[in-house]
Amino acid sequence: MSQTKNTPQPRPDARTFSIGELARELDVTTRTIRFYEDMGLLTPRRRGQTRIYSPADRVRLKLILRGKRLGFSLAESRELIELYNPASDNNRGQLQALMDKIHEKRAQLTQQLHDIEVMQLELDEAEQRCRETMQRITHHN
Amino acid sequence: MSQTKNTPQPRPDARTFSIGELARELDVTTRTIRFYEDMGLLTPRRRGQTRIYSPADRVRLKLILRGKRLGFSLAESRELIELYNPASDNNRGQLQALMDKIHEKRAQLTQQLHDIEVMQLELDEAEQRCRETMQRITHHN
DNA sequence: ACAGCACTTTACGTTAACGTAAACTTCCGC
DNA sequence: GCGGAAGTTTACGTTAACGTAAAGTGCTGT
Repeated sequence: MSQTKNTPQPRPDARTFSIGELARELDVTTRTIRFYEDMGLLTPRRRGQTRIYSPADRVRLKLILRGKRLGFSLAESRELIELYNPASDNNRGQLQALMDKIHEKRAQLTQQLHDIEVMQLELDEAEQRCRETMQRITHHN
Repeated sequence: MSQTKNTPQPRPDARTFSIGELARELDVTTRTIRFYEDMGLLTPRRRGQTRIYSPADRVRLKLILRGKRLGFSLAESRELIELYNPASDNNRGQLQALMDKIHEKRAQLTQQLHDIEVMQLELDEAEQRCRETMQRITHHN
């Protein structure tokens, strides 16, 4: 048996993170991470007072930050996380509500996708005009 | 001459909008539009006290709202608008600064594009799991 | 034993982006 | 000439998402 020995890492996912580590890696302040916890978006384990973050906690934090990059509020990011963790409420209407939210979010993403494409085209034009102006300046007739 | 007569619309772009019209069409409040003006993002003509919006003003407003949908701050939207209206400052370093901002914005958009794609995949997975659960419930063995 | 560093809680401060209310003016139809 | 709708200014209020400061805890190297 290759992995049955008493290795320092019984399971490959046993790794944990301090709040400072996560803050540096993901480029946020510790204040921000604690704030997200206050808002109920994170619930790390504790060793005494100190927070211990699991890889899953780290993933949740990354989800929040990705939402932030897309302009989502924390409430919206919370919804997205709940979509990912179906909370095991196997009720019927709940599932339909889930589906509705999924489609709603998808519609929003589609809109953003379109907005981005248009904006990219406009940036292309702006860059083009910019280049032309530089040309006209460098070797002005 | 076909268009030299004193028609009600001398030029095809002579149309104007009231603040209320724009608010209804673009689904914002008049307060919001006035706020954007206070922030220097809009400068409509005036007839007396009353604001008169040109088609160009309307475009600017739509640009702001699109930026908002992408999570941009008003300051960022202002920058984007300035990129589109090069302000005719034909200086050299200014042009390079413009190019830099363009590339910066493009990088940001690229990041958002990537975020959206990943998030769409996750929504697909979530929907799939949701469907399966509904299956298991409707005709439970 | 003690400095130093990372962590903790508590609490008040700040900024952006509006909302909301009050108190006008202007125009339009009747 | 008057009520209502749509416009205006001024000003204070609100919410989200943290920033910042104060004061304390806990380990770690020397």
